[in-house]
Amino acid sequence: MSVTESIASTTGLTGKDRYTISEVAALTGLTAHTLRWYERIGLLPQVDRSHTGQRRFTERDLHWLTFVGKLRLTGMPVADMVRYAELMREGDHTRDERRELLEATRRDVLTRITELQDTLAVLDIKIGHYGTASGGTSS
Amino acid sequence: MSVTESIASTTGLTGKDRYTISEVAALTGLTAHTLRWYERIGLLPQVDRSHTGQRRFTERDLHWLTFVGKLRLTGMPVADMVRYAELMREGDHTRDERRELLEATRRDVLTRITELQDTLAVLDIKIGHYGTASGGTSS
DNA sequence: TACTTGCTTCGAGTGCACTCGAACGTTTTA
DNA sequence: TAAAACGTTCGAGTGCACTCGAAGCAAGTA
Repeated sequence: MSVTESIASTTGLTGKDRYTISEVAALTGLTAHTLRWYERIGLLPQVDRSHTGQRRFTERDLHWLTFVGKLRLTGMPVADMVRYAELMREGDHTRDERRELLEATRRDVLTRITELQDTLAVLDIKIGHYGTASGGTSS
Repeated sequence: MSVTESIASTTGLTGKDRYTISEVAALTGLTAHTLRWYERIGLLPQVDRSHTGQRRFTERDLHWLTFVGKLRLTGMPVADMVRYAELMREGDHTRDERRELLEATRRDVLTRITELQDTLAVLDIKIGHYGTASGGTSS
């Protein structure tokens, strides 16, 4: 639907702010079970509810989930993400700690990128040894 | 000039070729338990033994372990590494498959690097919003 | 009116990669 | 010679991040 399209494009705000759990599941690839679990463990700030108690996710929630998805890719433990989420809920006086946490994460990501580039170099050498069509270069 | 020699010179290894399990554990950071486990599941080609049956690791084993360590960093499943090790044991006729496996891994690594760089960009924006001394440009 | 979707709580199961300990015998080393 | 290191087999435990199912009820939809 248009919902999928708008989020998929640039995660720009569309104005819709009342996504049901199944919509969010479809959008994020997470299961409803996992979404409820995220909320339960505090990884997702309290989600709005309809007047009858059903979850209604906002764009903001979707952005947060996208961010969490990225952090997950870095290998950051869920516990650390929960910590960050908690700090956000605690308000302005936790700004410094939040920034520090993000900066530490940034350093980790940089380290991981370096490790991967290093691995890539080794792979290239090995692949070179197998003599690809381009003719094996030595060493 | 053997391949082993040239590799050794770039990795700081000596010409020693009879490392005990505890030496290898110290060198790699893996436990003796894990090293035996690696051998058991076929992730480590059969290790040489002393005349009394104790393991004697070679430089070659050490290199392999280093390589495995790098692959682990990429998130490659142990099963895939075992597969690659098996192919090496099977001889020359598996060259193509090995190269293909390495190339697929290379593509994965490239993808992961891209994902991490993407995450890094997001982190930089967020950190910028917290107003660091280094002055984030932004949004 | 059906049927689908959602809610809650609870606990168990999964897959991965170790990780550890026991038990007990052999080999190496100080 | 005695302690430390090594060997084997076996099975259980750990930590993480889900993942699933069941039970039973409420709400939304065609």
